[in-house]
Amino acid sequence: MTSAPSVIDELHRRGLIAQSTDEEALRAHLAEGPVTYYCGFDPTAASLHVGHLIQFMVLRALQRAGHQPIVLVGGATGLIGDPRPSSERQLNDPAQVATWVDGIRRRVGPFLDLPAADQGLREPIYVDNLDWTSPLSAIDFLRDLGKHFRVNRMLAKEAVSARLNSDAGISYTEFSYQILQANDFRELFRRHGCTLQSGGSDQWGNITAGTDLVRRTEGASAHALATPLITTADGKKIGKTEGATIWLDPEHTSPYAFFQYWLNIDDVDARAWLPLFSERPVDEVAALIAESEERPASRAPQRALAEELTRLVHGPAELAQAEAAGRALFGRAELTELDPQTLTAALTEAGAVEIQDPALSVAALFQRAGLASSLTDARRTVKEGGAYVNNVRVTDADAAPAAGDWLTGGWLVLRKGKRLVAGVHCPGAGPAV
RNA sequence: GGCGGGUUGCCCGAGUGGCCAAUGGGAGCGGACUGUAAAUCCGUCGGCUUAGCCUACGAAGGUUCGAAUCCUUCACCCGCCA
Repeated sequence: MTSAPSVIDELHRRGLIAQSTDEEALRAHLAEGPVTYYCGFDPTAASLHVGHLIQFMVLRALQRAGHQPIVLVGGATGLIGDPRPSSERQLNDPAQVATWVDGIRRRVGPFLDLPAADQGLREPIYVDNLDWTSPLSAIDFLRDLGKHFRVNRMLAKEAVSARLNSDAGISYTEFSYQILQANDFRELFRRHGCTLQSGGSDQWGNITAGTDLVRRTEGASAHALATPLITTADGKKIGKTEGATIWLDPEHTSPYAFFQYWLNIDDVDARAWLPLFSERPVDEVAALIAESEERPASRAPQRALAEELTRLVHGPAELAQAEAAGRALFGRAELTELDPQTLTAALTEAGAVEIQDPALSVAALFQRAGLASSLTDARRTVKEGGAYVNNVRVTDADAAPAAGDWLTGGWLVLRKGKRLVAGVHCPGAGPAV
């Protein structure tokens, strides 16, 4: 069967498919008409992070092709914990997990609701697996679900076997996780006719447990798509650099920090990731990569990623703010020449603290502004020559900034190293606006 | 339930009575070089009112002039046996 370019082709082209179940069958299935598909997210923290973004790229691509997305938040599975290869997870408090479920649910909106509204696509269906997992009794679980699972096969799952061979071992709780996820797929098949699940390739065992369960108990064929695990050139997980996770929620990672993260990724990663995350046409993506190879300093892919993803996650207004802040703080212009509004906006975006006492030492200011974890840390930075006030290197950590250092409106620009900038605002200090 | 092994700083991992805020590696951070990259080299890497002091080696007690190191109890993890 020959047909118009399939969404599968697009996903392949962008490198979003690491593995799938019978691809020909899946192509045919997608060509027949709208397919209901789902991807699940477990609430293991208050916010999703950059590592989750790739799942939304897949969800969006399928949505654009006219299919029906379901977003599952794992209110139940989040209470159990998907086994990691390394060690047992700590159980989270149910009330805590419930608030995380809400938070995540709210954040997902912009990725899928907006295009649905703007482009007449199918709006996502939101579900929480707590709804059907909570009522399951132990008897139901063991008779209706457990009977369909072979322990031999469950043991073969990568994370499980890694744990069996480790000192950490694995609890029965985590061992059972895959059964719950398989049940989610079957439940969504029953409730919504869902026949496709996407997820990270680390989820492959869990996903196929679901396709197997649907086939076995419903006599229907279900499909699976897995995205590749994205790592940096030196093998780390995406979004985990800079000593902190880059979250999608602006409460946890400001749009400015989010923008800066993408702007600062290294050339190799930027070129590799651009196709995955950019929804630009193929030739534009290729051109940006070519430009980066000719003139690495242009950081064309980094800029494109920063722009597109900040817009996607935080919206156009926040993108404009983040860009302007970066220009103001890293531009060549003298800080004193910046107009007060730009300066205020930039520092607010970069992260600013309010203080009352203009006589605080530089070390104290660095700590208050979050650029140092302690006074000792701040003093260390000064000693190492990495602390700057208004772009001038500081030599005495225990002295307060000179009265003349305060910029218009009572602002001070603190910088640690080359990239980390924060503002200090002390009303009354410095020339009035 | 019994026996044995284990729990050290962000991670891995040395250390079996004083020279231990604790070897080494990794990560992180700063500097130089650059492009707000990478690689490399150098430095740093518990806290404080910083020539000193305080807190730390799973938890709580104890022995000792002195404990991460010895003893007791507890918690957790791993293995074997029941």
